Amino acid sequence: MSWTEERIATLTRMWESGNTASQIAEELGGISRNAVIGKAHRLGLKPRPSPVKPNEAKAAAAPAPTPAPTAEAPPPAPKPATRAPAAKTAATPPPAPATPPPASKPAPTAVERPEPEAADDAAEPVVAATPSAPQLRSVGPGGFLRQNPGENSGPIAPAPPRRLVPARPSDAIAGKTSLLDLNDRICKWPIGHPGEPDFHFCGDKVNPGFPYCVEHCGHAYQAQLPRRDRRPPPPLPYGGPRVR
DNA sequence: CCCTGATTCGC
DNA sequence: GCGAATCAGG
Repeated sequence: MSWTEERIATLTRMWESGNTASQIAEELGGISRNAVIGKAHRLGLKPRPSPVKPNEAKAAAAPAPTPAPTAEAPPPAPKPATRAPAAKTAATPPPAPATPPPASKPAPTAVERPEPEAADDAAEPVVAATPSAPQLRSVGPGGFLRQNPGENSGPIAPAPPRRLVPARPSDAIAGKTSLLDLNDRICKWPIGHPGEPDFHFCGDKVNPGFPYCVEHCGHAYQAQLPRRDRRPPPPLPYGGPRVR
């Protein structure tokens, strides 16, 4: 396999989109994860969150592990230089994707505790003043601002107190299962989206032991496909693959 | 163990 | 330039 323009483009796009080297290698096919990483580095598109830290404690305290240097510095242990013959990877014919339409619905967030506790607190939302001191910082490839050495983002300002307002069922959900109607026996599968006037819940009798009815259990619980059979769900930004 | 990216180095 | 082997952290 050679790095054609198109394969490099795919590599670059997927790499910058956050795909892992394994995923990219799998997508390109007939190539290893190492090849992807190697190529990515040669292309100069390194900056990825690496699980391995470059050990920052070395620059500051270098002399610590260094004993008094003897007149004759013993050379570091040489490398074995013995390389086992590369075992030819079993030929992997391109597996048929066989990816049916992505009919998977995201599991709805469990909505519990329908407590319309309308605390009448008059607490004003206290917004923590964030003094923004101008600082020099470099800009990363993704446009993010790098932290300066030793800099800490500081504590995240606590969420301002929210005033709880009793849900006022709109006319659109008259007769429908609203948040207030939820209990252990009825299906909590959301119909529509929160914020929409007709947002409500399924309300059927639950599949015993589950928060949803039998039908919606079928949506909520699906067999996890092996990693290699999954398609990367996030649609690629950066223009993505040509859809035309 | 699995995963990840980084690096090395023979080719 | 390429990528397997190896390393090292999570």
